[in-house]
Amino acid sequence: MSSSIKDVARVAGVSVATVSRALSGVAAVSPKLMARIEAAIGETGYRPNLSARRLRSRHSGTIGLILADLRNPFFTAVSRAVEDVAYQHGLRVILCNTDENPDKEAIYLKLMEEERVTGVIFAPTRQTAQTLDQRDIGFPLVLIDRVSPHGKQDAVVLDNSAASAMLMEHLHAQGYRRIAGIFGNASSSGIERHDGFVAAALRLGVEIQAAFVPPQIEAAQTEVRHLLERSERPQAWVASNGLLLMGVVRAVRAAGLVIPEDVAVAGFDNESWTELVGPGLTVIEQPLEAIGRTAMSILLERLANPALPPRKVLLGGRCVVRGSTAALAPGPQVDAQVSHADSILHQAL
Amino acid sequence: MSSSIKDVARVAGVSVATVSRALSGVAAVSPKLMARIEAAIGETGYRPNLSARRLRSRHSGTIGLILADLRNPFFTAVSRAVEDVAYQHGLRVILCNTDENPDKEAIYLKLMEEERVTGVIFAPTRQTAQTLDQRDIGFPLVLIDRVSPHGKQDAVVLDNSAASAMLMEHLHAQGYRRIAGIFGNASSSGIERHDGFVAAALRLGVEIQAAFVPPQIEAAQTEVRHLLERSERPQAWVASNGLLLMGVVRAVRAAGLVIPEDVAVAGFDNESWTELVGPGLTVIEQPLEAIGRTAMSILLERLANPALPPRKVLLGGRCVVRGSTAALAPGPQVDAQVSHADSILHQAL
DNA sequence: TTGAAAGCGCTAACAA
DNA sequence: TTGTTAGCGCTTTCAA
Repeated sequence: MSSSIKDVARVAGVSVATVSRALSGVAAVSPKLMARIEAAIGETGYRPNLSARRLRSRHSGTIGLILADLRNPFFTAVSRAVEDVAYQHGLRVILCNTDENPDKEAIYLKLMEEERVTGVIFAPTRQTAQTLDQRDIGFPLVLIDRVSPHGKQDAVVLDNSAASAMLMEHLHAQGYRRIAGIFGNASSSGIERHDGFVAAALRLGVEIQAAFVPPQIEAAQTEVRHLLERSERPQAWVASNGLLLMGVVRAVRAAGLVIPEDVAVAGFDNESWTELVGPGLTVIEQPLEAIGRTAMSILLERLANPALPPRKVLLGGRCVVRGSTAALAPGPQVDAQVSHADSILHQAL
Repeated sequence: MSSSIKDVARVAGVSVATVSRALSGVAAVSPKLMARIEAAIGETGYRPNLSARRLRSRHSGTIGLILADLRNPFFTAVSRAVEDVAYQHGLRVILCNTDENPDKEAIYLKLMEEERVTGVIFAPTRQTAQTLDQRDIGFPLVLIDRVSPHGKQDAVVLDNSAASAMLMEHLHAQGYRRIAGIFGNASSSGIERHDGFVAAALRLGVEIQAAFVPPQIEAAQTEVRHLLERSERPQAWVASNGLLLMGVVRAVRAAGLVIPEDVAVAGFDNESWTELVGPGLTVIEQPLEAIGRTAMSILLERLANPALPPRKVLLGGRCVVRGSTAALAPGPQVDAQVSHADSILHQAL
């Protein structure tokens, strides 16, 4: 049985109110009593009971962070930034992993209400995002990586259409004119990246092919394999996130194709492994840290001022060019040395 | 202001006790009242207050999961398994990320006491693990991936020395006789893997070189670069986890060496990217799912029976052989096709 | 600066 | 089967 504030009070010979004050520092306590209380805490091994504290004080000091897939480095990076900022503001974080599963999302959203969290940062599936605008939720909510259809929720996302355009322009400049894209079907990001891809292709006169798949390596791999079997081989593949990118690489390799000689490959998310595959993969790098920190800022501002209109913040990515998108023959072949080095295209916004 | 059980009781025209019973299902409630209560819950938008429930019922229904680094796929995989089992038993999980930082470990351990968690699964740094045996902790604790010096805590880990031996035997069989190893210095696993590496080398008459580094890509990369500059080049490198393995690959590539022609590479953790790098990397695959599930089982058994003596469970890994450890000349060169396929050596325990 | 006392929302005796 | 009541551990008036 763990000891309570009562035990501390008894041992220190003071009232529980004084102990409470000593602990919270909200009101002055005389040095003499302070010392006795500290001694008593040591003696009893007292630990405050957070449930009691939260119940009585009516604020949880906790925010919820509901993410789609912790195996995705994007979300781990964001969670680190969020936890950092939260910690600096004396807030706890409850971290939840939905596996892109709307049922789990519903469960966690309900849990957040029951925990009486102060606010939530959430990367919803498209399905749940749909419902968010017309639902009334018991806490301030900031979306991350994904948006709701009518933009009625605060949100922080990559500037997806600009990023897609960057990628398409780069491929076009390298001489590619027949490009296939594979996009995640679970999130608004996948859609936005697809739309930017299509728009840029139209503008540049590039012939495209696009497929939507669940956000899993295997799904991308299978889809790419099928497309490679069925149709004329595209000159380049684009994948809308790190998971799909890995699936593309696997399928391309399994088909015995060499990157970039047989086919170019590019995608989203500058994960560590992308530089190690073949001549390195050309990718869009997202400002992970900034996304997390911005989401927390928006949430804190919303808490301070609930009347604020909803805000959608777009953060620019950058295009990290590597050997996987070397210039297409008959242009000059990029030599191994140069193609290995990372050259950076900054987004022209 | 959210509504309480009192509001529901008032609207339904029953006592709070009846509402409580209806919610918990612990005692029978007449269908008529049940219906009225359900209607009242809908009408009021009632959500139970978990803080109040935990305070009163004196059990949190929550376990803590304190992990060293969520960027490491090992820990994400384990967390998924743990959450799975926990959920099946109606337990919530608080997930905490220590960044291999003893200060954060102390903070989270304290937090677990304040949350009055039912139990904790913990992957401690070596530094914290040292203190665990002589500390008395307010909850049942199961260690994972890392052990305490005197084995006074329940623990679930890979059979590290057997795994190291497998790796060394494989390299030896492929003809390698001068091998360098790089090991994480933060955890007991790094130590155990080092010790197994050294023991096997001695037994097999292999010349070795070993270094300990912090568990970061950059640390491994730097260390390998220095070793490559300073001394006679080893024929093979071994890395004690996925992070260090990536650092080794980076450094080897930066030195202009080709795997496996110039140097063989092998390591721990069968992460998705390892099959995509060059001819694929030979790795020890840990039974991630089993580690997580076993940890939860041990914890549940400990909760059911606190008097049980501490148990240390070793789970066997398997060696996934890929092209990065092709047989050393003058033996026959493994051709590309064969070296790509994953052949599996099952651990002979 | 300190203490007494009320009560946060809930569960669990106990009584009816 | 239902209601009454006490109280989990804490914070926060209010008075002294």
